[in-house]
Amino acid sequence: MSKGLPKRSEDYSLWYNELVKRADLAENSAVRGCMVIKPYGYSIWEKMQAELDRMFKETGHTNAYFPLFIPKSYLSKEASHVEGFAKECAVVTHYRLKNSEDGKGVVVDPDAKLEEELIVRPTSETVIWSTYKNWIQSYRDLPLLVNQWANVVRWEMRTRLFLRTTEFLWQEGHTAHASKEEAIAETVQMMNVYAQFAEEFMALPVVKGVKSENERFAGAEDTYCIEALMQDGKALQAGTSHFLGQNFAKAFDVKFATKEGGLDHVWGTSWGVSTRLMGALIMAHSDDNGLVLPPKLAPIQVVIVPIYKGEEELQKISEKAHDIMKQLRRVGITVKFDDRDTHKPGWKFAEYELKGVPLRIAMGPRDLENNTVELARRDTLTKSTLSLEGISITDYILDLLDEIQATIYSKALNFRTEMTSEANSWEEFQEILESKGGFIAAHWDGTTETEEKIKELTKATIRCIPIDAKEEEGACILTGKPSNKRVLFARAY
RNA sequence: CGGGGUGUAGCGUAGCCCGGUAUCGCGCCACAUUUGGGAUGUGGAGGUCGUAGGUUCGAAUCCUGCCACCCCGACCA
Repeated sequence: MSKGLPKRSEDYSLWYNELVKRADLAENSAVRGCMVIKPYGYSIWEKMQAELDRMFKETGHTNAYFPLFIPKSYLSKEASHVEGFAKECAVVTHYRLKNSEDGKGVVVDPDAKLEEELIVRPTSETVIWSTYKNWIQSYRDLPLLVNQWANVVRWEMRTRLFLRTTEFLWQEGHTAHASKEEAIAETVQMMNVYAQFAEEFMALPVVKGVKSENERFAGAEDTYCIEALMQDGKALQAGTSHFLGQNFAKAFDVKFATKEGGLDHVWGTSWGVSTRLMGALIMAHSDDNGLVLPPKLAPIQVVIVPIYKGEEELQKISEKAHDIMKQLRRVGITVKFDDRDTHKPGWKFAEYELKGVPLRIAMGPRDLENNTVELARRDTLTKSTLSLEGISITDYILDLLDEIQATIYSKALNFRTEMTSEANSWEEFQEILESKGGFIAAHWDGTTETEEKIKELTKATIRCIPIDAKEEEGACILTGKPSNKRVLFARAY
């Protein structure tokens, strides 16, 4: 293994790919486009899941599980939904294999053809709404607030670890409501939950917004989203929340008796975040030394590395390390004491930097003598000596972890602020896109034609119409037609 | 799915043009000396050369199919 990681400045995507592999997050599998999420990477995902799951439950949702397979006919019930997903569905046509004639392997048994072919879910709206039809009769059954943690398959042309894989893990919330207003409120609420999660836990500042018609989910009336900016100046959609109107209710005939005695179709929402968040986390904070993880999602928050000569010294250091470890664990900090004698301290330092452990404590004979430890922060790569004389190490480290979390966030926020520009002419727009990248707030005439033309000319797309966009008279950067607010453009993942 | 590139030990590679049984580094194993930023020495193990076929006395090397990965496009969370 060569030591250094590729530099971000030299080859950003190579840096990303190498980092994912070297930090033991994931690797490619035998199946094209599918990845193996390795234990260390999966631990981070589990932390994300745990927090999101808690937030979903706090907002009244419960988990359920719907099947992986969907009858092919279901997909076509909602017109724009088919159009959006048909091109990337894996299809199950047979249910049995048999030994091949030449005895060398197995072949699909032609006699085992399915009457109706099944698709592997690219998303679950169709199965779920066909089920909801049976669950909902009256306004008393509403709202129905369900989430599921699942894997889905979308047969993508080009894949990248975490950012776009053929199979990915996600959560999909599917809710049904008695009124349009309530459904919209739910959609907005979940966007806010995602934004809060991104900012508080991933230390990732996001822009909340609404998608243009062009970028909207297949089958939705409106798609709300959170958009983040990566270090190479490209945007990444980190989560989406859809107001489905009555589209799926109509497609699957889900009606309810209203309080007033009428019969009406229910109003739906769906919302999801996926293992793509892992990609966002990596690309937003990490550096040329490796991963930088915010303490709130780090599988190991603190690592203790002993520095010693001989068994006796290790004994003494271990004793103290175990004592510190016990104290830290008592207040909920995840600590690892790496007393392996198979690697030298310097090797371990580099290793934990690669893996993004937020805080490293080194303890050697000098520290024992002086009652100190050496602290090294991953986010700033700074080292300091901490005297343990008369302080509470748990308080100190809890505070420090909070500070690291805050520092990582503000660094990302500063970067985004710097990388967000306004463009007031077509020339300026192109110039910023080429020289700097990042988000560009610009006026747009609101038409799909203009949006597509801009995409064709510059590869930049409308990431969102920010929720907090100010009313402001202006002229579309491409057509010069009137516009009343700026939208956010960027080249995106 | 189109265009380009790559595939040789766990990882990174040389060899391929010009065919003769595979080079080097890291890692791994053993022992010794080491341990406050990826230790050093000595000895050792490890290879269906992506895969299937073809040409040839002989293929990592030439030809064909397939698979995977990377880059650039079209598509997308």
